[in-house]
Amino acid sequence: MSDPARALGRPRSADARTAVLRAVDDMLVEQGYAAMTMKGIAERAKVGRQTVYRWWSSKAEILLEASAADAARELAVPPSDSPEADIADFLWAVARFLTSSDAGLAYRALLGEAQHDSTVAALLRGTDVLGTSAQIVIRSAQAHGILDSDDVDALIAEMVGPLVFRILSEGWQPTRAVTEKMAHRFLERSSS
Amino acid sequence: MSDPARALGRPRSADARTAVLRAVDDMLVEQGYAAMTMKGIAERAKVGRQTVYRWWSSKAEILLEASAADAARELAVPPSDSPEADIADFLWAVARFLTSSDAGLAYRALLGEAQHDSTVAALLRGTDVLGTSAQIVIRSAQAHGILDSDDVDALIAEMVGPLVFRILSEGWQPTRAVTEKMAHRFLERSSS
Amino acid sequence: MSDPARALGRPRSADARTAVLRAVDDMLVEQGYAAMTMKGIAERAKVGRQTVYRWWSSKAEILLEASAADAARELAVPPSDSPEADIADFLWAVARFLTSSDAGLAYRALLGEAQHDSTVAALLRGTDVLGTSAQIVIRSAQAHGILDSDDVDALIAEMVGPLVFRILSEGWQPTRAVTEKMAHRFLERSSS
Amino acid sequence: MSDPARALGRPRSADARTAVLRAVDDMLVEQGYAAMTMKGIAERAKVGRQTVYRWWSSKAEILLEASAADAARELAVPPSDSPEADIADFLWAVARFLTSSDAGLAYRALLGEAQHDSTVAALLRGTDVLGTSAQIVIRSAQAHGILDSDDVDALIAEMVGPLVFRILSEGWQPTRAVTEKMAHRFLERSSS
DNA sequence: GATTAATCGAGACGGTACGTCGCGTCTTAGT
DNA sequence: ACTAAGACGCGACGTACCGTCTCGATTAATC
Repeated sequence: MSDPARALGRPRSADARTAVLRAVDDMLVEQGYAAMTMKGIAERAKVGRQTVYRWWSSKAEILLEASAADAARELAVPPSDSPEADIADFLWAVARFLTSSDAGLAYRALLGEAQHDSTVAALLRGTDVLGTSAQIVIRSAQAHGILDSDDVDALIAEMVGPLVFRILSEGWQPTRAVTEKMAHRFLERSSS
Repeated sequence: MSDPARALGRPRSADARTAVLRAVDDMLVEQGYAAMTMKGIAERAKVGRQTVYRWWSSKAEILLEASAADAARELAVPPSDSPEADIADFLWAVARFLTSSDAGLAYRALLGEAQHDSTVAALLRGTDVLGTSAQIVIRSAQAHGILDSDDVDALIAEMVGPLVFRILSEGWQPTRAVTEKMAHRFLERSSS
Repeated sequence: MSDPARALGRPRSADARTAVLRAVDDMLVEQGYAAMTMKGIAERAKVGRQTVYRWWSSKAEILLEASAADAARELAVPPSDSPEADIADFLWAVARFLTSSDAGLAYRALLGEAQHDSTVAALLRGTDVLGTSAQIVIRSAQAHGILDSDDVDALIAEMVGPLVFRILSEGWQPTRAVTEKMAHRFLERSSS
Repeated sequence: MSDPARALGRPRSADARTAVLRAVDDMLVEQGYAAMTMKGIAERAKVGRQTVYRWWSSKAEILLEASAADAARELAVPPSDSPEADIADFLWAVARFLTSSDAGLAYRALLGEAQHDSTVAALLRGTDVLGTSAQIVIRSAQAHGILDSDDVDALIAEMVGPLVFRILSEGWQPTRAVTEKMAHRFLERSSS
């Protein structure tokens, strides 16, 4: 008796999938987002071009799949009993993510593409790795009863918006001290 | 006696320049940033391809020149004697700019491109239209002595960061009421 | 007790074979030789791709198997007691075969391919359907003692060469009257 | 005052044209007709792919242009005062052309393609190099008043048909003696 | 007025990526 | 062992755009 959901034909090759994801990861760092091409990815991964197109419809999609897990890991901060410390840690994680990490490089490229490509925008909203991580931090702070609002999205924006804005628009490289100050100012205003 | 700075040969055609800028303006709205090509711009403007390359080195450069003036105009808010009203007006102007205006569409496309293209990043930093407009608002509020900090860049980020962040990452469409609330919360925290 | 010559495993499916031959026959008429593909044949015949490759090594081979029997039938003329009538009948059969019949379409495609593909050339020489039919006609005429030569291949060429040449190189559509005249002229020269 | 027929823009490059024709010539001999690709031709000629497509729509078209002049030269026999010798010379030229010459290789490939591709058939009929050369020979014989028919096409077919048929369908390699005999038999029948 | 020089539109040039298609092979489960 | 299904690596297809080049024509300033 067989699995009824089992598709006919040769099953998808796990090797090909990982080779593509690894290739995209490497190429993003080595040559940047704009220079990456579907053709180049296929050749680098030693995979047929059709195979890439079969499973992903754009380089944005591949890049998201290749970096989402790394991004989530880099943005996960272990909770302590001090909400301010947690927030400062998180902001610092975001700063390093966006300015120094490969996964963050991918995130910025995708967020950029999303500004003029609604396909990528939808894709990114479906896997909002920064928002998801921020939610955890905000909810933890709420659990401590120190926030004066229950609009989570608005609180997230007030927490990370100033930081992210400066990085995206100025190419800012914040220091740990600055992110701590940002955490402090955020709580100063938002504490009940 | 002639102008020593006057170049020999046929002078640059003002017609060609405006035709290109107009074409870029129109095409951005009609087909979007990604679908715009140097070839397409030249054909739309009924201009030789070389003429475009002679005066601009990329579509980002043309787009910036085509939209910077509009952007500055749309983000200029007439100062009143109420700093909070000015800030609310400015945030509302930013919201409409980013979500509804053609010039804002161009700005978002350029800001997006800047995330993975350092040439565009440099270009954009040289004509930071949003930052410049925000500075005026912040300095005006400082003149009223109601801000507790003199780090203008940080204040700008705290003022517009949350708004811009939500628009860029969620595709948010804020209402006037929300931007007023944002202005209020910004001043609440930052007032001395 | 089993047949010792019987191979192990599932035997070749006669259904699959006929489905492929029928598909090739149909597709040749519907879409032409060049547009026929191994992939298309398999799909049309609702047969696995591997199954096609297992039994035939090229579309030329399938086409030959699919059309050889038809070709032989179409080119077989019932002998009468008049050699000239037999030859005229044969030339007329050849003309209809090459210009109007599906099997003739296949023959022309294969003969064409043979000009730049030695594999097809060898294949075609192994099943020279036109030559074989012509031989019968020539030998019959020889039996009547009316030919001045015993070089069968040369006689075949003199009989059908002019007709075939005009069809292949001009796309000629001969009439019955013309083939009769050709038969007459052939015998005029070659009679002893 | 300028040539009114002069096209705008950069004129066609003669270098590119000859490079393509030379490449096709070489590749036909080195790798054969089937293995030749538009991509390969462009690369071999060190020419852009678009340039090839701009001036020719298929490899058949290029091949015809590349070989037509050679073919005409190889099939032109200097007329003597003996029609039989002229015809024998011509048949021998055809035999060498079809079995040994590069241009003949091209002709056979094109004639083959024409059997299943009406585009090529039309192309070939527009530049019927073999027919044109044969016409000259036949007309010369007619001028000597030794032919019993004035249907030039039919006479051409009777003259070259048997020879061409055997070469195309058997891969025959005739000797000079055989072509002389063919010339003799042709005149024996067709002389008035 | 003739010359000079840089511009103009037009379009061909050598490249290269696009997304699709067919090749012939392979790897499944099922017969 | 064979079947249908379908993924695999490969590579050509014809198109689009890249940025450069080469034309004739145009437009001022200089001679």
